[in-house]
Amino acid sequence: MSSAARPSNSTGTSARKRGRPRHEEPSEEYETKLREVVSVASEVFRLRGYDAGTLDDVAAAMNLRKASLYYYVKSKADLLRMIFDRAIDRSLEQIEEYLAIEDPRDRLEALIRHQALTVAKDPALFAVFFDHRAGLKADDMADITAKERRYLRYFIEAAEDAMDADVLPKADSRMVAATLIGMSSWVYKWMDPGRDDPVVFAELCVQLLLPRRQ
Amino acid sequence: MSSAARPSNSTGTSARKRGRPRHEEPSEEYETKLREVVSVASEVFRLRGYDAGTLDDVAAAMNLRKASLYYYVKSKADLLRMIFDRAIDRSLEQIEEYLAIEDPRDRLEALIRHQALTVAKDPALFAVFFDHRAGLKADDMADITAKERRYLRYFIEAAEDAMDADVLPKADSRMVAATLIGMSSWVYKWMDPGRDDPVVFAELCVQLLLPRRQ
DNA sequence: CCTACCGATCGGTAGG
DNA sequence: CCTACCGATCGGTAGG
Repeated sequence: MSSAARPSNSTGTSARKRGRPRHEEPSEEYETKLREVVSVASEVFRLRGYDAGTLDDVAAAMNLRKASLYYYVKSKADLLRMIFDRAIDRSLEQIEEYLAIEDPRDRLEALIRHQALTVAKDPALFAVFFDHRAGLKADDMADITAKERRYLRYFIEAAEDAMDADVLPKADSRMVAATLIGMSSWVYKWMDPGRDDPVVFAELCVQLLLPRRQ
Repeated sequence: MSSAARPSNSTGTSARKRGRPRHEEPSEEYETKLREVVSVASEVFRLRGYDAGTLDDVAAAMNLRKASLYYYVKSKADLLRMIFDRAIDRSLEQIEEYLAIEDPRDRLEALIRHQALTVAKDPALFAVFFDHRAGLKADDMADITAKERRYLRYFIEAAEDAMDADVLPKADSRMVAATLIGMSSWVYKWMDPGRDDPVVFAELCVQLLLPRRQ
C-alpha cells in the first residue's frame, strides 16, 4: 500500500494504467498525496514562515511523521520550489487567451481580473510566493524570476496600449504595471475564504481602475 | 567610550546634557546607534527573512560581533518588535492632519499619498512589517494589530465618504480600503531607491484611483 | 566591545 | 510509514 511508483517526474494527467505498473510514472495516489503536501506546506509556511515552519509541522498536519514526507519530496528546498512552481503555473495558465484580446481596455481588464482571481482563490499559495522568496535556492530563484519577468512584461504592454487608447492616465508603464499587479495581488494578505468572494474582489479591482462611464 | 547610559527607555530627542550623565536617559550615541541597528536589521531581514537572517549578519554589517548587539537590544525578538514599532509610528505620524481634511476626495487622496510615500521611502522597513509578521511574539503581535486596525478604519471611513460623494464606485468599504492600501503599499516589493521616485509613485496612485476629469 | 561556549532546534538519514 | 539518531546552525550568556 505504501510502495506506489515514484519515478523521476512528470506533471501530466496520467491515464489509469492496466497490468503491472511500469514504475516509470508516479501513481495517482502518489500525485494526489504530493499535491496535498504542497497545499499543506503552503499553509504552514504562510502561518509560520519558511524557516520557522518545520517539516514536522507539515507532516503533523497530515498525520504523518517528518521522515515519511521524504517519500514525496527530496528536501525542504524542493518542497518550497514546488510551491513556487505551482503559483507561477497558475499565473501563466490561460494567459495566452487574454493576450489575444484586441481591445486594449478589454485586454487590460482581463489581465487584472485574472491576477485578482488567481491570487484570491489560493491566498496561502501566493503568500508564500510573494513573501518567502528568500528561502529559494539560487537556481530555483533564477527560474522563477525569469517566468515572472515575462508575466510582468504582459502587463507592461497592456498598460502601454491602454495609455495609448486613453483608457489609463499616461505614466511610466513599468511603474503602472507593477502597481496594477500589486493592487490585485495584495488580496492574499486579508482574504478570508469564508467571508470574501474572489469574484467580487476581482470586479472591484476592475471598477476602481477602469470605471464604466456613467 | 563604550559605557554610554542605557536606561529603561524613552524616545524623545534628548537635548545635549552637561556635567555627569545622570544615567537615566539614553545617551545620544546610544540612540543613534540603536536606530542604525534597527535599520540594518530591517535590510537583513528583508533579504534573508527573519529566521534565516542572523544576529551575526546584522552585527557584521555594522562591523561588530553578535555579542555586542546585546548592548542595544534585549533579544532578537526585541529587535523585530522595534522594526514594527518604527513602521507603525511612521504610518500614524501626521495622520491626524489628513483626517481633518473636510472634502472627501481630498482626504482620501491625502491618505493614499501618505501611505504610498511612507512605504516607498523605506521599502526595507515595510518589507519586514508586511512580510515577516510571523516572527512576532504574541504580545507584540497584539499591539501591532490593534494599531493597524485603527489605521485601516481611517481608510474605511474615508472610502465610505468618498463613495457617498460619488468619488469612488460604490462597493464594500472594507474591501475597498484594503485594496487601496494594497495598491499603495506593494511598492516595497519593487522599489529601487536609485531608480524610482517615491513622489512620482504616490502621484501615480492618486491618478489611477482618482483621475482628474479632463 | 570581544572570545569562547552552551543548549535547543531541526533538516536529513539509517534501517527496518 | 516509523523510531532513533547525527550534525550543523544560531540565539543567548559568561566573563573579561
